[in-house]
Amino acid sequence: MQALKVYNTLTRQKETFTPLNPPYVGMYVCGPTVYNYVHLGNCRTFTSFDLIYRYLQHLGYKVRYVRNITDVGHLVGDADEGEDKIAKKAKLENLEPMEIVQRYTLDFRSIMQLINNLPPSIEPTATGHIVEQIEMTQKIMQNGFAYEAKGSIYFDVSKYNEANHEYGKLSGRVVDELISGSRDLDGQGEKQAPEDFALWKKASKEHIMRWNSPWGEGFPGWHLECSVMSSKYLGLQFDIHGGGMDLKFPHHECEIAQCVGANDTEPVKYWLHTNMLTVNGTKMSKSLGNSILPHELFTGTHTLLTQAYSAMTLRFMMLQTHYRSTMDMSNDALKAAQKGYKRVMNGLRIVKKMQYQENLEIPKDEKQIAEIEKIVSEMYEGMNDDFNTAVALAGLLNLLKKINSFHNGVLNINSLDQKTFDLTKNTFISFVEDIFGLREENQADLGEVMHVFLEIYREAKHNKNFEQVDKLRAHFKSLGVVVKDMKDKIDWAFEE
RNA sequence: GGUUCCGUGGCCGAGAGGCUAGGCAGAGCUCUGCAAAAGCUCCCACAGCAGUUCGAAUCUGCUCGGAACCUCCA
Repeated sequence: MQALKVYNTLTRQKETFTPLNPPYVGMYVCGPTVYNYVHLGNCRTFTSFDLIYRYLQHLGYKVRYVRNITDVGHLVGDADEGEDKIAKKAKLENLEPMEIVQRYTLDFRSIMQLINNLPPSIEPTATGHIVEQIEMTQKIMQNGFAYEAKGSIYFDVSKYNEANHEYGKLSGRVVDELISGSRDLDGQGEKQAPEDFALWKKASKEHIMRWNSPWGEGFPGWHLECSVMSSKYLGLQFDIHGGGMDLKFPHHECEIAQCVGANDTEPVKYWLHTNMLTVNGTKMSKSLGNSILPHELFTGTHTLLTQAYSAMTLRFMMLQTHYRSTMDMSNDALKAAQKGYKRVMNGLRIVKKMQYQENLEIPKDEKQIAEIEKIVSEMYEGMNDDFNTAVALAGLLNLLKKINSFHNGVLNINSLDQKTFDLTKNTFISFVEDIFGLREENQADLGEVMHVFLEIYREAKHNKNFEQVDKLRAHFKSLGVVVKDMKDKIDWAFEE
């Protein structure tokens, strides 16, 4: 089996993944700014990294996954001049900023849980690391890459580049072009150059969120927190840094500059960026006003949606798309995902009950064995090729066909050997549950209840009381359960 | 304007020089009291034009169409 390859934004190519200190892997992902509800686009990014986290663990790596909560420093508007997003919302609602933070942090976590994204190992907040942010700012100043202007501290991009560092290398930008590109921006104010960015901002009188610093009362710049928290919990160098593509510039570019500026150490080995979720071909974003919120999806209340879709339907849909491709939201796509998801869950129930007893009388079907082995290796090769869940899922569905065929007797399970049976069962279960993170959404474990009712159903059938049979079936159907009459048994499934 | 990227069957969406992706929808068959489910079969697509090649959806060039970043965004 080929080794895991990941697409590194820094080098613009797929590279073999070799951790700095195996079996440990450090992964940092930029989390949400909690001034509002997360939308489905945000969810996509976190789900993509959840899948990466799960797969790395599946491969046996001990992953420390750090995902921050931004609760200060993220400004509205451009050029380091706007209001703080959290403070603005707090003012608007007449609440403490930390009440805003609490509300949307809780919302965020509950949504992540619904989508079955595993919680990160550490979920640090920016306000919890003010001291470290001040210290890092001081270090950068000591190294000559920052300057003070009226109580604010700015990163000096041209000094940084004069020292042979390349600001812009991650996003493929040339500083000269940046300057011309941003010439029409006003409000550069006290910055020496438009490409410089704030490490620490002096708080104006009205500014609510403020802390003491060597430069007077102020607050940290947005980019600084990630540099501080990633290095604090993962070390000056770590393996993976992730985030949405829209964070490449300026956020991640600034992070690199800050780390190099403070520690003279290149912080990240692999930069991974997820692509955007689109609606009618356009990026979903709060500012464009085209965002769909998770609860709008789950309740079907958004105007673009004709019905409600579950969290697992959403997850399944995401699995069908590679994380570096844009993914378009539509009713048709969601409907297709819903059916696919239910099929997989019905398969999971079947495969869990599937038993095997070695029967040497029955000749082994080498063709089936070879096909199953091929499918399984394709699933792993898909995942190893930069976490291509779409390929892996296609393989899973092919494996499901085999499983269904064994289940309904089209193929004889005893024509497999023990090893292939175990491979089929284990691969299916671990991909569905551990790697893909799909789970049964129908709350009740209907198993035992169904057993009783199916017995009644069976009797009615046996007595050719078809009126009652139809009635029972209609009842089941109204509860979203379909009864399946098979050659030698009766089974049930959730309606697709 | 600069920098990237994309255009795949009715829809969604992988792939990336020769090999059936997959899902949904549609058609047929098997099974069945009738269904449903499941299985099997069919639907052989790669924006257009020109080129490279024995061979191109995949490489090159141009044209058309769309997107992202350059400003807050996952």
